[in-house]
Amino acid sequence: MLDPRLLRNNIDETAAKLKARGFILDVDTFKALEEKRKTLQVQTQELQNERNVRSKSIGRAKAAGEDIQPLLAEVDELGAKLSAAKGALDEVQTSLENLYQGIPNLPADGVPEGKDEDDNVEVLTWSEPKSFDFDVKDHVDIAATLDSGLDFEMAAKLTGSRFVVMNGAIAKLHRAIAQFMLDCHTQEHGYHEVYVPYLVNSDSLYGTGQLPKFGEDLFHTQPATEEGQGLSLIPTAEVPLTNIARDSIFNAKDLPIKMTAHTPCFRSEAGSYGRDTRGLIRQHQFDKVEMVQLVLPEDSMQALEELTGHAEAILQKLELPYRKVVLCTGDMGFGACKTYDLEVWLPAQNTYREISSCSNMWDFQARRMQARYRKPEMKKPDLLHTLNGSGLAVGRTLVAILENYQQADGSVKVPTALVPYMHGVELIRPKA
RNA sequence: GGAGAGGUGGGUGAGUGGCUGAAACCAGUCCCCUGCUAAGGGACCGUACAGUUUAUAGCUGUACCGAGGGUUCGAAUCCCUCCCUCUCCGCCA
Repeated sequence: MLDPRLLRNNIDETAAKLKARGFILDVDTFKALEEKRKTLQVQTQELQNERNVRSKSIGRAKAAGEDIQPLLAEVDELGAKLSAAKGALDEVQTSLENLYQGIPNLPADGVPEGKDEDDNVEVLTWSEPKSFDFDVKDHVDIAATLDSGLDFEMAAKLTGSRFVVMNGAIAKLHRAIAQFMLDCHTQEHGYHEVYVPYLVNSDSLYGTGQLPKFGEDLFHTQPATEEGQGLSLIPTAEVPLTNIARDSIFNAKDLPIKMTAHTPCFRSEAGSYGRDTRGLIRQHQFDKVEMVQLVLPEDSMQALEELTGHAEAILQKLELPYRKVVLCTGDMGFGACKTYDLEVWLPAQNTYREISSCSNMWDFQARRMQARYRKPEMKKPDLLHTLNGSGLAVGRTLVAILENYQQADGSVKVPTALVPYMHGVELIRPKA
């Protein structure tokens, strides 16, 4: 959520920034609602004040043994007026609330302006795409020769499309990748390992911004009622990790807080029918190691650089060629003010594909969550900043390894960094 | 799942319809006194929102005692629903 003051005091400038990311703010509607809210709120509060004053005088009169009937008669009308005012105010506030909830974060200064992913700007490339002296296969075909390592037919039988069953060495490699990432972040990058629920309530989803706008991207255990009851499967560990800070006030000296978790992620992928239907690239369920940071506002931009570096470190240790792009205003996620995507080289697709997305959410989530910090000299607590990034998507890392480490004979080399996690296995051979 | 007991400010914990936004104690901040190994006195000490304002200062008001409804002139206090915690029983990995 944006700071309401930005909209009240600087609406034109704010609307211009939102336009840069493709969001058209209905300024007239907002102004009209805001005007109405002001009037009604003042009116309601005045009525409440009157009621409170009179009620107190009734109390005093009663205690003094006086006749309270005349006073009661006086107050009679007040109730009806008050509830009418309250009702009208509620309505306006709900409309305003809905409007606020639907507004994305403002892009940070320096984020390139653009419409969609074609306008993203490459920051760097790391290593060269490998050249192969044989026809490269994609991960689906590679895995097919490795003892049915990836079994999409079985998953379709068990569940449906966009799921996978992994077997044998591939399943183990998948596990090894996640363990390796988690160890790297906890031992080398200073993250605190956390195990979190995979089902969350609607408060948490509001907190990180999935609700109210993006509910259709999630799997819900029951239809979300008006009350928002019913748990939902997490689309990313960002949700539970970040919401740890919800409704909390931290001591500034305890920040930054850096957390990491390995969880499955569940996404309905509504609206992506027909895209990436082959293989592991786009699944309803995939594993991810997530990093989340809670930081002081003045540190968040630097923290984004570091957090992105932590994700890059994984790719570098795995010796996977990648490039880093900064997302343009039009391609950023709802709550982000600046995002770096890391894209790994996939030889079979002859292109870079997203494997990590690292974002500074500024105070956008913190405001929704009321996640704050306090310095000793501060009179009032202030909103902290939240960041999150994949470090990395495990399934896509598996894809990248299979494709980049494939050999002419159909075998797949295990990246050196993963050999200990594979208990010494250096090569995954095709079935005999 | 069954039975019972609870959820109050940073912590402990009073408060069963009106002068309680909330006693007391602890922790914390500031000031004073004293002077020698530790103590005494005093003040302050929740959050959000709105109005006013150059101000996220001050002032005024409103709301908040797990959440949401209800009763009432008036609710932390009474009623209903839900959530959570604890104890016992059942079940279970």
